[in-house]
Amino acid sequence: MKQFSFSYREKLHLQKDFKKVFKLGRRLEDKKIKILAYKNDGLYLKRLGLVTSRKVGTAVERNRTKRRLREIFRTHKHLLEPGLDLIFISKPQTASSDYSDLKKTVLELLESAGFYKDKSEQL
RNA sequence: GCAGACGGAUGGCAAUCGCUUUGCUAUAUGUGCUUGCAAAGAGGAAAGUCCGAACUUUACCGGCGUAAAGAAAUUUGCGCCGAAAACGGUAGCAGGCAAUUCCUGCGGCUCGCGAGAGUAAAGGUGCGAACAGAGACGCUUUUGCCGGAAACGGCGAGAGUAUCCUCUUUUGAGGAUAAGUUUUUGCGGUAACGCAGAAAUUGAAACGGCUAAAUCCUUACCGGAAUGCAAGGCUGAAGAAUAGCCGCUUGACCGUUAAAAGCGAUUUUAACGGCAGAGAAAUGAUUGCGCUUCGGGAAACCGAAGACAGAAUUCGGUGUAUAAUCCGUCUGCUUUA
RNA sequence: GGGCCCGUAGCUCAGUCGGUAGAGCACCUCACUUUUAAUGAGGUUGUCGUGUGUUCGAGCCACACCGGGCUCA
Repeated sequence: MKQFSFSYREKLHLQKDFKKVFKLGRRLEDKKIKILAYKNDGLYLKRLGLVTSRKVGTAVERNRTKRRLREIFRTHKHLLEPGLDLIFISKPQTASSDYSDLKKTVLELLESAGFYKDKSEQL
């Protein structure tokens, strides 16, 4: 498997999966974004779901926000533990901040929650 | 040169890493929604959903044909069609289009010095606390002034204008001219209508005048109606859930050029080029280059900003938002030759 | 994506052929009471979401915008 790909199987798209993460997942929150995370032991894959309500902005702003968050997940998922289901919930501030700031806050949140692999495993 | 009118165009480029679809390829049932390569991948408004069509379905309406039932009237099924009903739409004339409330040309009125812009439009009845009037919707009640005992008769304003002249104390009366209105004649025009001419412009009036297809009725013309891809069709069979497949993208298609018809919208023919199809929903990130504007700087250069906005069955039209730049045609004024 | 509806006083709502915009609660003033509440009397409150148009006249009719909501698998 390629390191930076993002295929269909890595998307959350069933309501079943979303409900499980909403119910059982850990909540990490910042001014800019809210992250729900659930450790799914049955799977090796790390999967991502996106929630972007109309409060975030117009269709253009919502699409751009989702694409940026997907990009962050794609380029940094190799750092994460396997079997992790994530949901990124956007806020109005998410759309107004630029890509590098957004990347920084997302990675800091995930690191503080301890979802990174051990350094020995990374190698 | 300044000011303005109308119309049109553009809405950066490349590389790398990813994403979606399609084609080819590899592997051969392993997280196969896989591997590799190639091609294509948001707009002028994709938007609002204001119109119109394609396409879909029907316990809808009507007509025709046919089959069955019945003695018959008729009923039911199937097929085809949309002349009539119902319902809806349109309203200056002529044309264009698959179709329209769209587009083109022409005509009326208003605005503008002008290029141009805006706007309305068949007939009838008629609510009414706007107008004037003492009184308003036509007589059911009440009701002005003058004459009269009464019956009854008469009267102002409001629909007949403006200017000038004459007469009259005033009210008012008469005349002329102009405009409008009505009728009518001739000419032009397919027509809407225009141009020119003639005659009338009086009487009566509480039965005043004004006022509705962007709320009523009628007429003429057009369209069967309803339904909107969440329409609709199929597969599958309980670890089924927001399932999968089809519909689903090449068609009344779009663009450029040329020829022909036409004032034009547009049509016909030929050549070339182009055309996304997602589904928790594909266009992003990084870097470099380039353009415009602003700030700093002597310069090299450095920094910042660059609109409105995202396909969801498809297409046509309309009006709404839009940084910056460019182009064309035309009008008025000024200057110079 | 399609279809539909609503914006009227501080709040909840009426306003049905176009003719001076109303109700309840709230609020204000006065009376009663030592005071408050309750009660009684009186009163105020509106660019009818915004704009343009049709009309002699628009909350109502038409169109365009703005905001909010419902519904269809």
